[in-house]
Amino acid sequence: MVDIKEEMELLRKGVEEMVSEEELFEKLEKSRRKGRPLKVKAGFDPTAPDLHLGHTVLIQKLKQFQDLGHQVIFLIGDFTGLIGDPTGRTETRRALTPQEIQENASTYKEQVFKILDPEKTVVAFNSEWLSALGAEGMMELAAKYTVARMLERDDFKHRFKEGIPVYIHEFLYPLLQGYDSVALEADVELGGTDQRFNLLVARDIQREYGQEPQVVMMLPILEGLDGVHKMSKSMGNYVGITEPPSEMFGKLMSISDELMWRYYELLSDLPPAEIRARRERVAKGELHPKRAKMDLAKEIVARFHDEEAAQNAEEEFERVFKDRHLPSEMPEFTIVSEKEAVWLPRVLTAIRFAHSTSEAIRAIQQGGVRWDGKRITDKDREIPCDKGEHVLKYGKKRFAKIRFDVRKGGQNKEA
RNA sequence: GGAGGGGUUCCCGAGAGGCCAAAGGGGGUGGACUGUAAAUCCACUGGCGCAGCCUUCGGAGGUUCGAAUCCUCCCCCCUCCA
Repeated sequence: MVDIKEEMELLRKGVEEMVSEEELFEKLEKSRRKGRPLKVKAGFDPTAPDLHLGHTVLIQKLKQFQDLGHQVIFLIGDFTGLIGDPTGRTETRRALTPQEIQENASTYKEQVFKILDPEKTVVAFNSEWLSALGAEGMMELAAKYTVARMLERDDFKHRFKEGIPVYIHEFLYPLLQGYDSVALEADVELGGTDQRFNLLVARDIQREYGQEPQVVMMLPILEGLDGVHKMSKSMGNYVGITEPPSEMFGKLMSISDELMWRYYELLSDLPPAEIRARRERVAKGELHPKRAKMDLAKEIVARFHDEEAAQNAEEEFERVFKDRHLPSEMPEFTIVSEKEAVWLPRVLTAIRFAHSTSEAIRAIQQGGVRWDGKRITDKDREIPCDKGEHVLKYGKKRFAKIRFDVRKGGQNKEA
């Protein structure tokens, strides 16, 4: 077993803010003394079961706790999810059906257990105790916090002052999240820095219910591929943890050099000193930024797949983009035609590369389409339906193998 | 409850009877340059076998040869007052 100092050191790594380190130390000590692992909680929204690298910053931290022998509780906010964390955007959420929640939950598990150990992780749903709370329990809970304190939250304060509506149910969200900690008797809660208020309210609520307040660990929010907005599915600037290796690799290679260091910091398992060293070597011109980026991409791909997949992804990347060769694998399509030739835009829409004929025509006219390696800019081009196999390139990175099947009737199908 | 201001294309935002598939910016896509970087530059950015036609300016009607623009009703948002 590691020394308690080392344990602290490890747990502190990558954490943006902690309330408080002293309390964590005490809890760790007590945990050892009594031989009782800490209960470490992190909550997740039930509506977005597609985990991406942004989520993994936090999950990796859970993993560290788990490896140190603590009890990790993966909490699915199926009840609070109905409210939606008040972010100012007033979006009313649709209530999910029990089946949907179950489905989302299993998708979650499938993904989370790429990192966490399923044997050692408790998966909980907060509807379990929140539904049972009832109006009475709700009143009791609501009586433990004041409006003035609620308005300390930046977002609420601002909106209140500006006359932007603040709904009563939004006040309930932090309270309920706090009650989760009471119900679970959490020793530690992990969350993004954007969760600061909610995480801290939970401490007060726990105190009110006679519990020792949880330690709050805030982890940085990972920027998306654009380097500007936080990584999210809706922004489309994410890398999903279930994506195929070459896809992941390609996406990671497209980030800017500056952003690469942020990713190193938040996603890499390398010690901080090593990351700093690499950065300096790049600055001095001793290490090519592309090489540094590839190493990072490989590390991440290897985490969600394996070393071999990561190596292959890199080779594939070089083959396609540096050497301009064809990818080793590309989607294959068979186009069924009744005629001897097919209009090129028709081909592009048939395999769904272009969303519409107009879009296909545009791409062709702008020189974005190659047939068997030759650029075609004539929008009226008819492709003869011969027996051979052809390679179609659309834009920079989309390839397809096309064959034709000339016959009467039938429909286009994917092979 | 009263008074006023608004809802325009993926987003922001101009347009105030025909010259409007609708300025400008953002985003996105394609191209050039590269390290499929970033930055930059150029082009494109509703649909349709496309010199033409069809559908789009909150919704439904109406006026007009012609409506995003004018009229009526409805829905939604905001500001001020109570």
